[in-house]
Formats: sequence, structure tokens, C-alpha cells
Amino acid sequence: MPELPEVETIKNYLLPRVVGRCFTGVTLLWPRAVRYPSPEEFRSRLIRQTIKDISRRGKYLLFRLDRDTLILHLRMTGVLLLQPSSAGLDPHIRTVFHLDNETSIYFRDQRKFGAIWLVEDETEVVGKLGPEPLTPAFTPEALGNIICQHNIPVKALLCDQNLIAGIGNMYADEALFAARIDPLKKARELSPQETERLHRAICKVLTNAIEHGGASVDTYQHPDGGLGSAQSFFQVAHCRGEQCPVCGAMIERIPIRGRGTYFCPRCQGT
DNA sequence: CTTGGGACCTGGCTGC
DNA sequence: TGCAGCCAGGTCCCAA
Repeated sequence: MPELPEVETIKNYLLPRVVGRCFTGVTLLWPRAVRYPSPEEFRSRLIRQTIKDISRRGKYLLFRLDRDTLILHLRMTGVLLLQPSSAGLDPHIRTVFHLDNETSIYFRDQRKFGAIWLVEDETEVVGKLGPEPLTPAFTPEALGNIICQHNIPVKALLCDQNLIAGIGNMYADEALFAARIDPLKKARELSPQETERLHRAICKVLTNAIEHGGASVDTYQHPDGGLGSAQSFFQVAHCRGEQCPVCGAMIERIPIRGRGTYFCPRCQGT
């Protein structure tokens, strides 16, 4: 599933290739993906706007245009492909953004959970997100401030986009394993040493994943169709039935807040 | 404040 | 072989 490293990889690929391009048309094959405005207004407003910049905020991809900001969230199965406009449509293409150079951005989304906005004020969509974990402002102290205010399982805290932006199920599990912290431990009960380790683990896990082009578990692909390789470095995430690479114990999977959580009961014991 | 459930979706998997 | 039913998971929303 696309989390921060995957969206960052997509942004890095698209940025030098589509900045300066102008939208000449939009094909909405699943109009319900457009959350704002109406599909009709979305089309008419987007056409003729030029892409000035692309950035990422949490798991959201933001295309800054002349007037508006086009925002995409890939949710679980969303993929963006940059291909010639003559490319064929596979059955899961939901939206085609036609550009003025005979290429198009194809939004493929098997499960139709992805979402699209076109807004003047991007804070309407991303305004409530927590801090970006890979910025200088995200210090161990900043993480500590968030942690000490919540009496919820630390796994749930890491996945809450309004507390920290961009971490999802996979990277939360990886960071907690790297920091040797029980995912069920209440955030407020983490020691300063654990908070420090968790901060370092978050930064390391995300940075490493970006360096490897994100994790191609499930459907994730780069805009050129290539795959990421970060999943081959996973220690626990999606390692069902495997042994802990550190101690050899069996990796367990338990639900926390309804999400499958992989961890090593020995390395991450209380 | 915290938790739990359902809703949104489809394809892959399980079990009969 | 075929089919029903379950499951995954990001986010939002409602209820307890």
C-alpha cells in the first residue's frame, strides 16, 4: 500500500517530467473518486491549468497548478502511471489526466478507494495532518510531545495521520520492530529511551524505503511500471509464518485497532 | 479521550 | 471444478 516512501518515490519520478505541462483533458472512468468539486466542474476547472510543482504531504500527492491544487490519495491500491496517451486502458484505470505532450497520467486503482480533489485552498484537505517525520522539525522531543499526550497503543499512534503524517501499517510495524517496542504498549508509557529509539527507527525505516523506491507489496508500482524493492528489507511486516531475523522466534500477527500487526513477541516483549 | 463497528471496494484465498 | 464467504486495509463517521 502506498505510504510515505511510496508517494515520495512517485513524486520524485513525476516532478522533473511533468512540471510545466498543461492538462488538456480528463477522462473520469470512476467519477466517485472525485471528492471535490463535482465531476463536471472538476473537468472544466482542471483543463488548461499548468503544473507548477509537485509535492507530498503525508500520503497525499499535491500538484500545484496555476490556480488550484490537484490532490490525490492512492489509499490501498492506487498507482500513477506516466505513459503515452496512446497507451491502452487496463480494466483498473479509473482516471486519465491528458497532458499537452502526448503523454497522460493514468490513475489505476483496483479497489476504487483512491480519492481526488481540486481545491483552491489545500489545507481543506491536508490541513489536519500531523508533522512530517522526515523534516528537521520532527525531533525526538517533538515525537515525545505527541507520545506523552496519548494513552493509546503506540502502533495506533504511529498510524494516526493527524498525529504523524505518512506512516501506515507496514512502516509502523517495521519502525516498532527496529526500536524493539511492543506495538500494544501505551504511548504514554514509553520511556525517554524508547521514544528516542522510536524516533531514530521511524527516520531510518522511511529513509531506507525511499532509497529503495518504496515497497512493492500488493499492487504498488512506479510511474514507469517498475517495482520498488523496500519490501525485501522488511523484518516483520507481512512476514507471516516467518521467523524473527534477530532471535528466530515466530513472527506473530495480532489485530490492533482492526489492523493486522506483525511483531516479534520476544524482541518486542514488555 | 478512547474504542469498536460499519461503510467503502475488489481480488485472492480458504473450505466445502 | 465451482462457488460462497472471508479478509485486507486508509479513512471517515457514528455509537458506546
